[in-house]
Amino acid sequence: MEKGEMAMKIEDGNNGSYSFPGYNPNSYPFSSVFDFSEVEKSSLGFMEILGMQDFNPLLDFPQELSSMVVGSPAPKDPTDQGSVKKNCVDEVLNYQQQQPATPNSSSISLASSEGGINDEQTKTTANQQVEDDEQQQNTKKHLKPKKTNQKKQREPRIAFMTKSKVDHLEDGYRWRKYGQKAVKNSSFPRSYYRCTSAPCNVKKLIERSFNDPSIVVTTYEGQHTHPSPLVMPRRTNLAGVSGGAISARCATTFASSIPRNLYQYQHAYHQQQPFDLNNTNTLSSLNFHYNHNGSSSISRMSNSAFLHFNQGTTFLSDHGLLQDIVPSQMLKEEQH
DNA sequence: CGACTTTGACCAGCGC
DNA sequence: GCGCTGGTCAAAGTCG
Repeated sequence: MEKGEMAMKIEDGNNGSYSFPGYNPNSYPFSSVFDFSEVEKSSLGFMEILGMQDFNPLLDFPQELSSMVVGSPAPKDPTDQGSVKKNCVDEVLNYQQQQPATPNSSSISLASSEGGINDEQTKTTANQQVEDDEQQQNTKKHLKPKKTNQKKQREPRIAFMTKSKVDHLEDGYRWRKYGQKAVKNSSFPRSYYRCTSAPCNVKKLIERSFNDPSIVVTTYEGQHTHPSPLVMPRRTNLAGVSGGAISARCATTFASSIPRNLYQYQHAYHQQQPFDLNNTNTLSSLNFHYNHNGSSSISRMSNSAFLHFNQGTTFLSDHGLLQDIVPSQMLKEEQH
């Protein structure tokens, strides 16, 4: 496992998803996981290091680079950046609409991914009465009936693989663990977290790689509907995490905010020179993978979009974002 | 005492 | 229909 690398995955909300190519607990293929062990030693959180303070994932996602994350195919005409843009956006939209990719699809609503939830919330009074009765009857079972005729629709998911000693990485949001399950073919359990903010429906799953326990796979589902409280963990077992680990928000925002932070970085370190998102040199510096096979993955993923930062890419050598993230010592080791 | 974790049980979806 | 698995619930326990 190389240091200074990060892997990421995007999944749609309807079992159609975008996995890490070939991800499988039994055959872990990645040599690309961001190593946060150094970051964790820092007093700064990952978001602070990245300069992501108030970034709304997905919504703020630059269209040009959203395609990079999702893995849009190359345009027929490389000079037609407009079509590139459209294709890329369309693909993102298709994912979020949880529909089969159609080249010309263009409408989207983030709320659409919550349709199932809304439907569930708009039960008829009669149904509610029935359910209340059932609840009373099932007092001992203490479980709410969740029957719906509609297939449960899921929020889009984004997964990250991070090399970290701690499972739950601090990201500025507050999470409450609500479950833990043993994972098949893995000796490590999967933990389920939910954002503690009342109206916020964001969840995240945390599990460790079967082959490399040092790698934490964090999957985010949904979008925060509130600003980051930026609170420190109360518990001592999270204190180590707060020592600068990344996490939830990191991962939540990282996928969609990489381009933005590239932009910010360029501004900060390159004398405010505009960062040309269409600059092919810059784009080519990202080793991008798009796997339509998705033979194996987390949570029944069929397709995959995978953003992969490699060491030694022009991205890094050009003092890109990763250099800002990866400790200089690590980079020195790279050069040797 | 509030916030959070742990844990076993339950439910729903899926494949066979 | 059955069994497996992922996901969720909520009581009990823990911690500051």
